[in-house]
Amino acid sequence: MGVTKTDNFTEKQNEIAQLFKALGHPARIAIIEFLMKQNSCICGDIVNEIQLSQPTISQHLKELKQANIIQGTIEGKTICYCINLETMSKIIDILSIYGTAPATSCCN
Amino acid sequence: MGVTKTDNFTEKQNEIAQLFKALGHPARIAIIEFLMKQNSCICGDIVNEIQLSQPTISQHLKELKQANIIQGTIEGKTICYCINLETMSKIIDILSIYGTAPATSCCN
DNA sequence: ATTTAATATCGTAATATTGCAATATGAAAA
DNA sequence: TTTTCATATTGCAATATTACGATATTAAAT
Repeated sequence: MGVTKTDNFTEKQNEIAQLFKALGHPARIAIIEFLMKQNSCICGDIVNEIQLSQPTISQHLKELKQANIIQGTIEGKTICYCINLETMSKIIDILSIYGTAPATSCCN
Repeated sequence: MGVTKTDNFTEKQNEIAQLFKALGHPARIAIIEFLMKQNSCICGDIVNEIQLSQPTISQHLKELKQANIIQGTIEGKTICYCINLETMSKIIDILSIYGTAPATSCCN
């Protein structure tokens, strides 16, 4: 029903899914890649870089912020967005566990 | 509009986003965790394990299969699903790059 | 105090996702 | 070959997401 039955799952499962969901849009991947490219994160120019309207970018930034994947620092008129490396390594840790082969498997 | 403007992004960005999107649902995380737990992947029992209907589980399995995150082997009447470790390490590789700190950053 | 510039929020339309009942399919068992 | 069991597909209702124009907010600059 478009409704996710979060009650059926553990808090951790929901949390992990939320993180991946936040990464599950090309615009947000593009934003992260852009933030990576800038060695100092001159922000806002994201709108110029990515071919989407300002409100749309703002919405995507909000989602990344809510997932704690990026963080924003107000610098006068502009806002400086950066990747939150702590969250990133958290995701990597989770995936590393999933990427570990079980002893035996029927698909080998 | 619920429509993703895939044309604005590179093929790679779209591909990466698709992978994360597939992981972005707690039921699919639960499925992966279940497949991990079984050292031999006795499948189908996923329906018994997770409190969702058989068609719903089947749908989630399909999405994981399409993203190449799991693979299924037909074994007579049943189907054996396993995690595709190749895809998993591919995702980890991608994330590792994103998780690398830039030289300087405004949020330090 | 006004203006300007950067970003956020609101409202809304279009499309996507989630979930399930009903039904189909396909293979082994009887 | 009929039944049975495991899984897939279809159709549909409810909700979520994506996108953007219009508008609000906020802080520096004038």
